[in-house]
Amino acid sequence: MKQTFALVDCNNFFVSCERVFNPRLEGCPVIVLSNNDGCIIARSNEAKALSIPMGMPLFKARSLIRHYGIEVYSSNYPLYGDMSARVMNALGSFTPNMEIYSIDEAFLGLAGFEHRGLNDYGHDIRKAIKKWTGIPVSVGIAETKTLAKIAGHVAKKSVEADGSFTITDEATRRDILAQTLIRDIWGIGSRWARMLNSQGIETALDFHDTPEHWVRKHMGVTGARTLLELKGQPCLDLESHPPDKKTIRVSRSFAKPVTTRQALRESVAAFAARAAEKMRRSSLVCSIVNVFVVTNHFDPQTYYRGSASSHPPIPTNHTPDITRAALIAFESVWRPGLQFKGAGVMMLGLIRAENIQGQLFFPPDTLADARKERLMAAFDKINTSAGSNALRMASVGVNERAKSGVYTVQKHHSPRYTTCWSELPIVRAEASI
DNA sequence: TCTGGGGTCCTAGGACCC
DNA sequence: TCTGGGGTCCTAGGACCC
Repeated sequence: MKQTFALVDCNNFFVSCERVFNPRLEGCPVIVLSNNDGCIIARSNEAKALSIPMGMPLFKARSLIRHYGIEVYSSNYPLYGDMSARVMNALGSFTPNMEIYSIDEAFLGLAGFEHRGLNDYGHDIRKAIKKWTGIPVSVGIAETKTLAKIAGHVAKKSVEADGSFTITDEATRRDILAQTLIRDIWGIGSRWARMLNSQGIETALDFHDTPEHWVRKHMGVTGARTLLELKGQPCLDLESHPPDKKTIRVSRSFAKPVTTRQALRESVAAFAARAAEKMRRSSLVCSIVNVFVVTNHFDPQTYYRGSASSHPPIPTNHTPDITRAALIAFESVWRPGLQFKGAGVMMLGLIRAENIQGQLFFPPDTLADARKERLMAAFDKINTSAGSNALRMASVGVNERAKSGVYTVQKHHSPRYTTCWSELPIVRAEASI
């Protein structure tokens, strides 16, 4: 059967989340910053129009911000995560087949919905999501995911499309591809774009008309798949049930360089605890714990990256075991006298907790294992209700800074409107006489 | 001068995504 | 002075196996 995919993409998602609770921001240039208020990671259309690029470091944008009175927000992930869940929930009512692709995007399987008029359905979705959640979205519909992405672009940019665009026939497809730059094709990043441009391939249509064997040779199977998808031949399926993660990572850049062994060790312990929590939430255990520490990579002269792994005796997601493994690895990467700018832990060799293999030399101690499990369940429960990090391992340290995550600076934070009782928005009714 | 023919697993690096 | 935090897949090369 012919496939049909819709890509639903939230417009300027983080900015839109801020606007839902702060309508004053409507029509103003707004930007949202990365962790530590380092880079610009989301921009409203007004900010884009002032040519503020994605990823620009805040300090480089200061004068623009002052000059145009741009509104600046630190990222508020509890809010964005909750708003995302609302949007995804609402989308679920439009089709049984859906893949949540990222915090602000989902693919919908719309095969069999043709009788409703696909583009009208796109508009219905758009209106409903705006009404139910306050978040504006665009909808792109086509025979493959890659084409749906391009249709989504058109939906967002074109005034006539008004938020929903469908690529129906061959002629429309060629027409749209001719207007799409290489760089704007999903799956083609800056490196390949440069390589293709150097071959005189400028638009998506040029690429579409490139011989498959050439693409296969220079861009591998990944490039060849993108090519076929552009031709309307689906190579990427809808993944309704996301496969288990293969790695879990927790890492941060530090607002100020960390120079003491104690402080760096405490961050690593904090990351390890957070990673163990993430594993428990997905019922995964890991067999390799990797720790890395880095100095400032913008200074190649002094750049240092240390990375080491340690294997817990049996795969686990028990915080004390993970922390222990992480701290063993930490010992081999620590170097005195350096200015550390970031660190992280990676959980590798993830498997589902119920699939742990028996060990010849470590026979299972079911009683002890059950106790560990109950301990962690209690641990998670307390941290859920009392605030994350309320309960923590001593190795994380007892300073206040350890409680709130590690050394983050967030000067422009909006309230956690939807996930924290004390920060709920307050509606004041005014009586008119 | 001559040096098998497969396989698997792991790691590092390069590309991509949001 | 100040530069995010996650993920994925593919490929090549080396170690090791029979």
